[in-house]
Amino acid sequence: MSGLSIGQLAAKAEINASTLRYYESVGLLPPPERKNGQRRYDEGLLDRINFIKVAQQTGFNIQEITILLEGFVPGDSLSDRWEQMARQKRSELEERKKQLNSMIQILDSGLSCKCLTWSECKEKIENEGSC
Amino acid sequence: MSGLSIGQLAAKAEINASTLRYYESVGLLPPPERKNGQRRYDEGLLDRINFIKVAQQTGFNIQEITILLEGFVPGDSLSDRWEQMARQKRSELEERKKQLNSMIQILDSGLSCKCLTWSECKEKIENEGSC
DNA sequence: CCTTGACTTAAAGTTAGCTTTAAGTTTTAT
DNA sequence: ATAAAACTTAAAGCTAACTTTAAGTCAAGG
Repeated sequence: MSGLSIGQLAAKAEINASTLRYYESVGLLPPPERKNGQRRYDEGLLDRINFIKVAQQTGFNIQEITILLEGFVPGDSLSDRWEQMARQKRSELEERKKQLNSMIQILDSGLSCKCLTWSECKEKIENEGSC
Repeated sequence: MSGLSIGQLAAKAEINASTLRYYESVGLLPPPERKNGQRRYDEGLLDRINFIKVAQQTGFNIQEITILLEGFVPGDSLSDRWEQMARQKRSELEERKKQLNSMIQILDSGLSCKCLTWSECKEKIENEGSC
């Protein structure tokens, strides 16, 4: 047997088979070969699927991920919309990273500082490194 | 006039007035005083609202934010569920931070490396610091 | 041969987190 | 005094990203 069935790929990727069909329908995944009408996948797709997961977790929506993935088409140079999206997204992600750091410190401190407000806590963290 | 109307607070917080009502309905915001049936808010609430925004951006859902906010009730010590949530969330946020860093590097590199897969790119970044 | 389980499509249903609508009351500005 | 703007509630509507359902086809084991 050459290639994985949709169920087998889904199991390996730890997602629902119907999610795979959905991704195909919205263009996130290329239409695979068929054998007797049934989809056959190459195991290499796991990599793409995992990338999709990370992209989602870092704040890309499905439309943005389809653009992002254009960057992995061998031989193609990056499209204008790829570069534009990348520039915009980069600053969003930097902002999110800052927020993440503040939030981690707040969780770490267990609010031992007894600050009454978020801004008080945040400022202390920024000036004194912890709270 | 003492206190802000819902519209005024909404404007300052740059969110929809109906979002404020919604937050109240799900317990994210305390029921404010009323004047002739209309809500009157203290400007200090802005701080809480901004914290809610950051919490959302860093991956807390509304239920989790309500727990998180228990930490800002003056006089109360942290509840068990606060500490449990904090522990669990902390590791989630650390993971997200790593993903964020990889993703930022990928955007930065503009895929100049011409990696064909996400894992190839990620590995290169981890070993060589860039791609 | 027949049953069982995995596959197929198209369409409807689900959840979170709002947002809009409808129908009515209050406040504010002229 | 009155018209427009802002408020009230309850309920319906919206969007993204799936997930489930219905009705049917295909393939492997006993």
